[in-house]
Amino acid sequence: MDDTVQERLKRVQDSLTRAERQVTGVILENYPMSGLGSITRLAEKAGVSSPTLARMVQKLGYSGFPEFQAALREELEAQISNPIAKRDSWSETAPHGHILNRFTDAVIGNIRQTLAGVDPGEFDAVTAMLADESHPVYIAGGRITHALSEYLYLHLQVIRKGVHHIRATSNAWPHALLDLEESDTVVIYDIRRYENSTLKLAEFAAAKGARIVLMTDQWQSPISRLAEFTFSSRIAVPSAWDSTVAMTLLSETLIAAVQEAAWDRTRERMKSLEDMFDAARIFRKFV
Amino acid sequence: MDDTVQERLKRVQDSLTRAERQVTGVILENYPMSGLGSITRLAEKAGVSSPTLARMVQKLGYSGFPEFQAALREELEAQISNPIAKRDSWSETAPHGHILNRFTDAVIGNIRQTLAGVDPGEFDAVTAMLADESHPVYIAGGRITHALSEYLYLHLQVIRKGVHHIRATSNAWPHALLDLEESDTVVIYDIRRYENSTLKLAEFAAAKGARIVLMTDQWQSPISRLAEFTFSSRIAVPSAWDSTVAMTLLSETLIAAVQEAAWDRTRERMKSLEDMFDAARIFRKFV
DNA sequence: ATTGGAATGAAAATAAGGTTACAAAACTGG
DNA sequence: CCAGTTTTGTAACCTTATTTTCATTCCAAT
Repeated sequence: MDDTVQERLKRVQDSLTRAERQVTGVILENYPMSGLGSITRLAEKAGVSSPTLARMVQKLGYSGFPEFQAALREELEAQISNPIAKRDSWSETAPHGHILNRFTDAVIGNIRQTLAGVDPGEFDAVTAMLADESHPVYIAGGRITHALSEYLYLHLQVIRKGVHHIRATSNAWPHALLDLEESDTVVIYDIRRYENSTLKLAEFAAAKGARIVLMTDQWQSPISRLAEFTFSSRIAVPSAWDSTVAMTLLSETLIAAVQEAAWDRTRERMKSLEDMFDAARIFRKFV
Repeated sequence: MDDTVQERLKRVQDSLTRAERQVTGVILENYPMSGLGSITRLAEKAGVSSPTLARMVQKLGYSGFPEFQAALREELEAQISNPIAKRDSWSETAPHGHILNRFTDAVIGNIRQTLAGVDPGEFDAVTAMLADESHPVYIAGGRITHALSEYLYLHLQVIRKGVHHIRATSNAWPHALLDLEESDTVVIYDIRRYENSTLKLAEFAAAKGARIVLMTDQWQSPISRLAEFTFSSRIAVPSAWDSTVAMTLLSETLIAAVQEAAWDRTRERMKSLEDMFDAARIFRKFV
């Protein structure tokens, strides 16, 4: 008993009375939107009384008008939802409800929603800020986000000079910010269970006149009040922890954009780095 | 004042409070469907009280919830009647060829291919290995993957005891492996520009009889010869660098799986950790 | 025409939704 | 750490929506 409202209407069509036929006419005329208002309005529109409508949806097999309406909403949702997010089997070989599929599903949704919330203008502005070598960049992360901030630091350091990494969880961070000047850029990662020390760091930076870029979650760290630019990523997944995948994606995209904007310079720096690696025999020559 | 609800939400985003942000999160998560039920249900879903929601829609410029809902319905109708379903870009507001869309496209492809290549049986086996507290776990990462390995370490440490983190790029790693015994688990991250020191570490671990789990890229690190389990992630993106998003996803999924397998134990450890945090006043109470 | 049965709508009863008032909780700035 | 401010939730209230009851109307068969 989980066919669409439209199908049910079709099925019982022949056994309908005059008033009921008026109703189906109105519903199908603008399906399914017209069914989303109140029962009263729909009844008026069809020129019948509300009790007639209430009886009718029960005939259709719904417990009442609200349930009927919920069914309509569900159909509509299925109809407009993005097909890529609905795919529920990423690993074809894993069982249907396997965590590989459940988790990936959630993460793809997070990515989609995160991207939908990014303002391209802000993104480009931040790209330009990070590409501008005339102002140093400080990158800070908290307990969970330290790893992510280190990742951004590592790459940005190859692209340009004047990049610094701060561990906001350590109370040694004031040392690291000693040289901070007005208009310097500070990128701060802060996701929920927002840490006091990270906030303090942001306040200090703001007081010094630094321009703050905040990478946070959908609930937004309190630092957003101090930040010139705020990017929020979706982090909720079926787990006791949050997911930083969407945030990683945003960070990597930022890296790619900055690299693109500063490619001439970057190429030089990468070359020097390679030479140093070669001299130190860090990598294997082949394989 | 006849812009969409979404636009209004975006405009006031910065001046929103915690509860209100929770609400916008839920609304945007499944926009605009989630707003079509009753105010009560939406409030419950967002974890706030219905008055908060009522006040909020008034802030947005609607006379009350019904008017707000009517606006949503109108938008939905306009969206549905529009035959061109423009769903080919991730950031609707960014130009078609913007790096936000190009990069995300590539990453989604990476995720799909990575998941398709994971053997659920191996995944479950590794989950069990990592959940088994009778054998210590050592986690190592290279230059680029250090951040990722630290992330796995951080979470696994909360889940179980006997987790160690090694920086393969440092030549101090032999110290860290002094206590390594036969049948201990070693998780190694190694992506292209495979590093000599990481290979050496793997060889040492293999010689000691450790069981090696390798997280590598699609071209596979030479360590795969030594590893009992190998997971390869796609990492290529339109950039001079590689993307670790798929690898992050796989790592997080592993964390979630291990946590699920060892939930009783994990809950205890998390509780202790929370108590310590509370005592140290690391986090803010709210917001 | 008359009667029985189904269909319908008016009105009342009930339930749910939405709003307001107020007190508690949390944050802010000293 | 404390007073003042803001935010939030609880409880009571009012409003609207939905369902039930019941009298009326309509229709078909005698």
